[in-house]
Amino acid sequence: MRVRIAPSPTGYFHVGGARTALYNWCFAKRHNGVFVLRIEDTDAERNKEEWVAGIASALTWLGINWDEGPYRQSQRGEHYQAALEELWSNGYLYACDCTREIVLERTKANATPGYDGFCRDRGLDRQPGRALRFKVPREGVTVVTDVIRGEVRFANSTIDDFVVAKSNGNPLFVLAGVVDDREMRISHVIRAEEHLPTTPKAVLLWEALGVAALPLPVYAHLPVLVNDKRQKISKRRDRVAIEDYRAQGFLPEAMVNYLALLGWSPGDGREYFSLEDLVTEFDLGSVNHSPAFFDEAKLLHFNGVYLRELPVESFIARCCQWAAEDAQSQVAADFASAEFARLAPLVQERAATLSEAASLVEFLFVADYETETESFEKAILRDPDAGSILAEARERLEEGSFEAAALKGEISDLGEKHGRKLGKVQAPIRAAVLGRGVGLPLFESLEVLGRARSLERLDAAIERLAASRPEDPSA
RNA sequence: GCCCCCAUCGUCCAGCGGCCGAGGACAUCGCCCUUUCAAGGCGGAAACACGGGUUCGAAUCCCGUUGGGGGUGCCA
Repeated sequence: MRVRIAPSPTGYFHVGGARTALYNWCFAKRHNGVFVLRIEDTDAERNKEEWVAGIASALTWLGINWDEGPYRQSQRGEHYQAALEELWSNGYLYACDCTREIVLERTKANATPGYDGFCRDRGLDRQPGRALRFKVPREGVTVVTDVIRGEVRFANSTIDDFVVAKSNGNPLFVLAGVVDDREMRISHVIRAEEHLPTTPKAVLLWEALGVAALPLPVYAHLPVLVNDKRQKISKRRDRVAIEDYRAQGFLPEAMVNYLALLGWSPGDGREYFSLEDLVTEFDLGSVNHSPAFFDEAKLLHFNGVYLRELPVESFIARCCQWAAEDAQSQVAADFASAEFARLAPLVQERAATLSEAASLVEFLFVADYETETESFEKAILRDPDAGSILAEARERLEEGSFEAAALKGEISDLGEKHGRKLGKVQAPIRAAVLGRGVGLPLFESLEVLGRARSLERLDAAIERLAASRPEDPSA
C-alpha cells in the first residue's frame, strides 16, 4: 500500500492537515505501506519555500515521518508535459482562448455548472497563450468509490470541461495530482472531504491516461475540521497552526492523540493512544462522516494528562527543551535550575501547558517581581486585616526554620490569632510573595524562594499598602 | 443557482433493527478532599432535527423536508 499527503505550501501547516497526515501515516504503518510526502506547488505565485520547511518541521515534531519525498511538483514538469502530450494526441483535450471574463460570463449565462464548453468544437490549435481543457463526456455517470462514503455518483453533464493546463503551459493541480498518483503508484488517496467534488475529474483523467490500465486508487474522504461557527478551518481566519500549539507548550503526543479522535474512535470508549497504539488500532473504515469541531478545551485536558504522566525528570527535560526551542534561553536556564527541580512536581500537577509551567514559577525567577494589581487589591487592599497579618508574618518569618512544614505551623498559628483558617491567612501573604491570588502551594514556594527574598517581598507589600492608604492612621 | 457531503448531549465520540426509559469523554453545575489553585472522588443537568414510510419492533433501513457544510478558479 502506498499513500501520500499533498499539502500546498501556501500558508502554515494547520491541525486539519496534520490530522490528514496522521491518518495516512497510521494507515501506511498498519499495512506496512509507504507514506509519501509530496509538495503541491504548481502555482508558483502562491507558494513559499518557508512553508515547505514549516510542513516538514511540524510533521517531524508530531513524529510523523515520511518514507519518500518530499517530492515537489514544481520539479516534475516534464511528467505533466508528457501526460498533456498523450492526452492531446488521443483527443481528450482542446485548446481554449477564452479570457477569464468571457468564461465568467458564459458560466453565468449557462444553467450547468462551470464553463459551458464554448471552445470545445472550435478546433483551436494548441499554442502558447491558450489553456487546455478536458473534454468531459456529455453523457454517463462517473462513480467515485469511497471507503468512507460509499459510491458517490456524478452525472457527467454536471461536470464542466475543466482546465488541465494554464495558458502559460503549467499544469493544474488535478492533472498534476493524477499524474503523480499514477507514477508514484499511490494505492489509497486519503484526504479531506473538500476534494470530493473534484474527484470525478481525477477519475476521468485517470481513465484517459495510460495505455495499460492502472487501477484507480481507493479514495477515502475525511470529514473536514471546522471552527466554532462550523466552517471549514481556514489558515487565514482561524489560529490553528501546529507551530502555535507547539510554541504554547503542547506536547506532540497530546496533539496526536487528540487529532486521532477527531473523526475516529476505537468504538469501545478508550481515548488514550500513543502513535504506536494508533498503528495497530486505527481503522479507516471506522472514520466518521460528519465534520468535527477542533475543541481546544479538550486538547488542553489531554495535554495536562500527558504532562502529569511524565516522570518528573522527563517533565523538567521537556520544559527545558521547549524553552530552548522557542529561543527563550533565560527560561530554559531557569527550568534547568535546582530551584525549579524542587518545585517541579507541584508545577507538573497544575500546568496544562509548558508555558503555564513557566508562568507558575515566574515568582522565582523574574527580577523585581511585583504583585499584580488585581491580586494586590483583592487580597491585601480590600482586606482590613491584611496589614497586620503581613507585619506579623514578616516578624515570624525572620527567624526559625524556613522549611515548608515549619512555615505552615507559623502561619496557621498566626491565622488562629486572627480567627482565620489557613486558607484565609495565606491569601495576603500569597499575594505579597508569589504575586498572585492563585498558584503553587504557598509554603513550599516560600521555602524555595528563601528567607531573604520572602522578607523583601513582604516589606514591599507592606509599603505599597501604606502608600495606597495614606488616610488610614493605622497603616 | 447548480453539484456533492453531512445530521445522537454545548463539544468529540459509542450506537450499525430488539440489550437504548440512549453510553463514555471534554466543558458545565453541586458536594467531598484540601494550603490558594490544580489533581482526585462522588453526584447532577444535558441529545437521537422534523415528517412520512418499511417492520411485530427504528437513534439504527428507505424517501422527503429542514438545517449545516463543502465545491462550483487558468487556487490546492
